[in-house]
Amino acid sequence: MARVQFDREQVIQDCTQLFWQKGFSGASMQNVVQATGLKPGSLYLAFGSKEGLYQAALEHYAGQSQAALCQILEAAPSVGAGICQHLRRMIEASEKAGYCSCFLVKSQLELAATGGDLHRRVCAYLTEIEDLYAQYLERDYPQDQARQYATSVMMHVFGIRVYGYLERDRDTLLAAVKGGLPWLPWDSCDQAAGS
Amino acid sequence: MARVQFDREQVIQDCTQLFWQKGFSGASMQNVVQATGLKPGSLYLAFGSKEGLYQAALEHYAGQSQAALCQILEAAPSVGAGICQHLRRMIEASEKAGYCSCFLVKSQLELAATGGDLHRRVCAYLTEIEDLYAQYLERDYPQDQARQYATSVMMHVFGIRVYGYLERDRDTLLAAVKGGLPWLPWDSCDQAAGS
DNA sequence: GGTTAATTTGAACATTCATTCAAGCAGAAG
DNA sequence: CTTCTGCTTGAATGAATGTTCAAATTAACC
Repeated sequence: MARVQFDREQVIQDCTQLFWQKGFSGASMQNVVQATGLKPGSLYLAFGSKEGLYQAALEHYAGQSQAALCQILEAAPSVGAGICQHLRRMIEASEKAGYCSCFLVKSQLELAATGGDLHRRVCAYLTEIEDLYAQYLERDYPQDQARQYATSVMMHVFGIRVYGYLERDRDTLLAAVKGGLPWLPWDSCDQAAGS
Repeated sequence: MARVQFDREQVIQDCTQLFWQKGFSGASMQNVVQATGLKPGSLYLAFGSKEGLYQAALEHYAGQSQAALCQILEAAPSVGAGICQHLRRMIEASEKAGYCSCFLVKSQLELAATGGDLHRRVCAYLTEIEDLYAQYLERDYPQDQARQYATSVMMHVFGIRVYGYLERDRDTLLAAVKGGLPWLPWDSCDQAAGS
């Protein structure tokens, strides 16, 4: 073997942050080299190409997102309350400096025109998340209703992810989401998560 | 004077389409040269830089969008019915091949991280559109309610603009929007616009 | 018709891009 | 200790990037 292999997980994490912020075209391999501390050769041996690197970042982000969603929905007193809490946190996140929307959403919009493999993966990840919502909602609603609600939730998630850049105060955003998803138990969320 | 000045409007239109599809980083000046048929020198004399060109494209698109919105809202039997019709068309547009979301939304996500002048303009244009919705809604609702509704509409517009890429059938999308904006007169829209 | 001024031209610019590869190096195997 | 193996190194690659500018072109004016 050679010296010491670099920490693959750490490199992917660094790349995720970089691509998330700057996008695929906006981030150069030089940026990647700086962000990871690795030399080009190592990166290309390990990931093959810039696209391979981006792919790894996407996978990392999607896995993390799904895990976080499952965790919050499992821990909540009910699926509905968990969704409320999740949306609430999303809105709060959009107020922080350096807000970066959602990596999957940004990738979706940037890569759709290419019609390449990356875009197909992004669609798949987003669909998985929608399916996750639907599955959880099926605990409390009939299947049709659950799917319908899942679509509604996704639509609002996308809305928050874009609207978040406009720097409105959180109450405006929250009111809009509450109005759009009136079937969610917002009161229970107010109690559980505070305000 | 010189030969014949190129058709500025046409050039901006071509650029809009190009940038809309490929994004700021994704579109090269070489692409612009090909799309417009002009030589680099002419472009730089007329627009100063790639950023200047993008700016012109943004202005063109924003103006067009606002005009189209006003037109549809003025022509509709009521503001609410007009919004229904507009959202309906947006959903239908997302089904067409080569769907490109919304130029302002895409710009918002791509340019936010730069924090530059372009991003500030995009925010301004989006805010103008939201204000437009609010002003029209004030015809039928008290001011607070109107602003609230305008935010909700924007949120759904953003949702459609992202969700549109997932290639769901139009009924799924429409049902989600109807569920999220239940105060809109969807029935009148069904009659007016057909289905 | 000759002069002027505005506009287009397109090759050339330095820089940055994604990517490659021969050389260097550290641990494992004998 | 020597050999082998495979990861790391980082300068170098050619192509593509955004931008410039001197020369060419053309319409308007006297």
